Parts: sequence; structure tokens; C-alpha cells
Amino acid sequence: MDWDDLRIFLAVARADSLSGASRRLAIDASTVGRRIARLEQVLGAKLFVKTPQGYALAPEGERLLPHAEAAEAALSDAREALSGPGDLTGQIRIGAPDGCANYLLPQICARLCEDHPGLEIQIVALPRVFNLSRREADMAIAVSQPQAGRLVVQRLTDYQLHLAGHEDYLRRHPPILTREDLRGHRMIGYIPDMIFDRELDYLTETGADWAQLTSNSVSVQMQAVRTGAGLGIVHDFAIPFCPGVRRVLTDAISLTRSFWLIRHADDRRSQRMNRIADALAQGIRAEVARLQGLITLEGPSQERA
Amino acid sequence: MDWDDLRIFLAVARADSLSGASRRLAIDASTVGRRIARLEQVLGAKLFVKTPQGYALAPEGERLLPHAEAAEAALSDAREALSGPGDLTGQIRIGAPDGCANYLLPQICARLCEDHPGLEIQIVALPRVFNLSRREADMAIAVSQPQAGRLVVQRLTDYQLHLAGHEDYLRRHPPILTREDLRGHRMIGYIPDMIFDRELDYLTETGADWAQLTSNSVSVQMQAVRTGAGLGIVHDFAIPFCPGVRRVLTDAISLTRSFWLIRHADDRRSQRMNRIADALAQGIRAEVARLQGLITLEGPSQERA
DNA sequence: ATTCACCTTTGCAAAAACGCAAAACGCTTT
DNA sequence: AAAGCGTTTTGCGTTTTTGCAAAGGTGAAT
Repeated sequence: MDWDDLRIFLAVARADSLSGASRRLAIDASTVGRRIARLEQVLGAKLFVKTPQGYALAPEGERLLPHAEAAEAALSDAREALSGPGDLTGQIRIGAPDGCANYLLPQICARLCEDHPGLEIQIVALPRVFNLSRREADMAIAVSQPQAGRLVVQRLTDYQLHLAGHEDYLRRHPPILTREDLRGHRMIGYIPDMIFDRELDYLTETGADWAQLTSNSVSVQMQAVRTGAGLGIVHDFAIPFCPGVRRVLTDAISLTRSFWLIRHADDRRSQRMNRIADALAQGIRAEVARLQGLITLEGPSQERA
Repeated sequence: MDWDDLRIFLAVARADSLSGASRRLAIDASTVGRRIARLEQVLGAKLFVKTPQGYALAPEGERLLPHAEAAEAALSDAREALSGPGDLTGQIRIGAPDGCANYLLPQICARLCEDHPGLEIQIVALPRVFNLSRREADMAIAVSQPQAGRLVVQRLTDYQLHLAGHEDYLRRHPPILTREDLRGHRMIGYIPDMIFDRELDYLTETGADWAQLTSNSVSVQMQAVRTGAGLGIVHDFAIPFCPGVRRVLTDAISLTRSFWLIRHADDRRSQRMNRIADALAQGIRAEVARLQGLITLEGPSQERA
């Protein structure tokens, strides 16, 4: 039996398809299929039920899975035991909402990569809720705590959102001093049916019951605000990246949310994962504080409009 | 990283040489060397110190070893979880003193193989004490309990040894009724400096302080007795295989020893290993009882000489 | 009803891995 | 001192594995 076939087995079991595993492993799908076939022959068991729409775990495969994961954990521990205590190496995939992925993670991860040349970081911007238990990512940042799963959650930091618009846009309209002044403004927000977490339902919280220009992407929304398309709820930490964008009604409308770092429970005792998580947490905390601090310093003009 | 390289790593670490691992794995030594080299490169660590007389674990390899063993355990559990609850399969290597290996194990293991066609049993006759912790065998039968190691020991059965000679030989000599009558007889025994366990020091226990014809193999000694070369201490359970061999002085000289089954502590929770061990224990108990029973039934002639 | 997108499977050429044989090396023994 | 044994290492022909491209199939959407 070739131990390496178990690595392929794990990928297929998690991707539910040869092609998905193929992409993840960077191995051709035909090879993946052949190695699964070989594994099944050696073990004398049908691990998957094969359909034209994918590979699904058969009962025998279900029984194999936890042991394969145990082997994976042993391997992971092995690499950890070998790599020097100082440097972090290997690949890590971090899932995050696109606001975080766009305005926070790049700097933080760049810094991390600089400190650890052997480390390879993949930032996956999440347009949807993430399935961490399938190892679509090693860790994920979320705006709410997950309810179930063998996961460990830790709070990263609070952050704030405010209504904002570009100063050119604000100049073209009468001053906004009360909620009533919002009438007639073009609102920018999420595509309603693509709100995957109730924490993202910013607009209804402000009283605006609908938005004219919507996107599933925070950065697209931000770009809309920046180009003067209207008013939108934006992350404070994103504002420094968009010169000219000014907050309005900060007294009346102010939202606070939190970022949570979610990890596999199995990774808890992994020194490497712990260190990466710590670096990430510290980096996000510092970066949010830094960016939010820049706003009030740079432009107390939010009331000026 | 190819997970299968870890399997090769384990073999080399246990054999302390490429060639030893090569024999055990049935893979060419050059391939074993190349895969170790590849593994070292991927991990970026020198796992072995390479000398013309073998591969010795380097500190980094020492750190890797326990994790590789953890992976191996996971793999073993996996195969166990898959194989049907009824049948035993795979390969197992049993070490045993050559008396046991010659006169007990063949029948027992043959029966076991018959009941489980997928099972492959290797009987290693042991001319020396066995290093079970290096996985030279999966389990071992010994004549004394080991003192140390992560091992689990269970007693199999008691067995008896007596002085014996071939009836032709006995007929050519005066009757042996007391210990004094042994003077002048040619004694067959162990090569003194090759007695690897004090439990094997049969002759001094009888009062005979030296042997003229010696071997490190119980079966060779038995063969000597059988061909009328002299008198020797033989296992009772071996006598039925040697027509004409009769015990003498059974009242004055009677030795009792025990067989112990030694296994790795890690295998304790392995259902497969437990079943094999149980079958082995039960088989040996039954076979020793059966063979020892045959003696008294077949030939009460031990006093006749 | 048909096209499309996605998946798996098969055929074939290229690349990688493997086994064999020989060489190089050190240690032990004659 | 030299020959022999066991080891690792290297070179080469063969086998195996892999990736690519095309084919075959199924469900969803036009």
C-alpha cells in the first residue's frame, strides 16, 4: 500500500469530486482517479460511490476517513517538529470576508511573509459562508461565531462602520444633519438575497429600507461610494484607502461589529498554527486601530458637508 | 511531500541501513536511498548520518521518528477499520525460540492460515534475543519476561523438559535409574556461550556440568538425540515428532518452563493483533497439552531402558 | 428540445521512478 | 599487507506513473 494514496483520498473526500481534489492538489484529475482506484483495490473496499457529478464517500470510505485524518495530523506534527523553532514555513490558506481580505489582510500577510520567507499565504475572499470543516481553508475570519462543528473561535477585534459618501457627492447635495436628510439619496448596499450573515444587514439597521446600487462585495460597494455613486455603510478601516470619502451622521448612525478567528479544533495544539493565528490576531488588531485612527486625524470633515 | 516516503523512513530508521530496509521492504536499496534523499530535501533536514556501514538517525530524524510511528499507527488502524470483522488479513511476523518455532508454530500457523486465506504468517526462528522494539517482528514468543520496553507480556503456557535418548542408544547402555548412572554418557546440550537466556541453561540444572555435543539450536540437539548421539534435555512436546526417543529419569530430572507472548504496547488496542495473539495463545496451549499427552499414552517406556 | 457546464473516464506520449549491475568505500580478517 | 564482506552510491535500460487531450454522460438552464 502506498501511504501517499491516503493523502489523495483525503482531498477527494473533502472535495467530493476528482476535479475539485485535482485543483487543490495541483495534480491531474485522471491521476487522482487512478490513485483512488489503486487504493480501493489494495484495500479491497469501495471507498466512493462514483457518479458523473462527483465522488461521494461510501460507507467504507466513511470508516477510513478519521484514520486518514489521524495520519494527516501525525504528518503535520512531524513537519512542525522538524522546522526550526524560529521560522514559519509551508502553506496556509486563510478565508475572510472580502472587507477584511481587501483592506486588512494584504498588509498584515505581506509583513508576515517578509518575516518568514518560507511561508506561503493564500487569502481567500469569501463571498459566502465558509465550510471550514472541509478544509477549504486552514483558518477563517468571520463576522459571527459559528454555531457548530469541531471549531475553536477567538475574538480578534471590534470595528466600526459608518455611513459615508465622497466629498464631491456630498458637496452636490444639501448637508446631511439628520436621518430625515437621507431621503432622496441613492443608497449603496448589499444585494439583499446574498446577505449570508445577519451581521451584514447594515442598511436596515440604519432605517434605510432599500438600496438602489448593490453588490455582494464590500470593496465594490466602497468603490461605488468612492466614485460618488451615493451613500453607503462602509468600514471605517477602509476609508483611509479611499481619499475623499467622508463619513456622515456619525452621531446618529454608528455600527459596531467584531471579527472572529475560526480554526479547526484539531489544530489547537499545533505550535505552528498557534503562532500564525497569534500573528494574525495581533496584526488585525493593530491594523484596525491604526486605520480607524487615521480617519479622525486626517479628516474631521464628516460634519462639514 | 510524498507521504509514502515516511514509510521508507521508518524502515530505514529501524534497520539502521539502506540494505536492511531494502530487504524488509522488498525494494531496491538504491531506490530506498533516493527516497530518503528526496524526503530530506523536502523537509530541509538531514535525517540520517550516512556512513559506509549504515544509516544512523540524526537528531532531526530522531525528532521525526515518533510522528512517523503515529502515522503508521493511524494507517494500521485504518486497515483494521476496513477489513471485515470476520477475516484476518495482511502480513504478520512472529519471532519464537527455535523449539517453539519447529514443533509448535507450524501446525498452529497452518491452521490459522487455513482459516484466514488473506493472512500471511512469517515464522522467525530466533537464535538470539529479539529486538521487538525495532519491529523485527510483530510479536515474539520468549522463555522469560522482558524487563523493559514499551511491551505487553502475557503467559501462554507451561511446558516440560526431560532428559531423553533414543531407544537404540539406551539399549546399548546400562539402565539409567539414578543420576549417578549418567556418568560416562555423552551429553547433548547448548553451546555454553550462546545461551542467550538463563532459562535455557538446562544442563547445569540437572547436575551435568558439561556437554560433549552442543548446538545453538534445539532442533539440532533433538536431531542428535534422535540419531542416538547421546542424552539430552528435550522438550516434551517435541518427542512425538521423534519416534524412538524415550525419556529417562523422569522422576529425578524434570524441568518446567513457560512461554510468554510479547507484543508492542502500541498494538494493544489493535483488534487484529489481539485476535491473532488470542489464536496463537490458544493454539499453543492446546498443542502443548496435546503433544505432552501423546508421550505418556504412546510410550510409558521411559523406565524400560 | 437543446445547449451548456461540469464531472468522470479513456488513450497516448512524455516524464519520472525503479531495479539491476558495477563501482567506491570502510571495516574486519587472513 | 591484502583479500573479503557488507555497505552506499552511481549509471543505464526498463517499467511505471503522470499529464494532456478527447470522449462519454448527466443535470440544469435557455
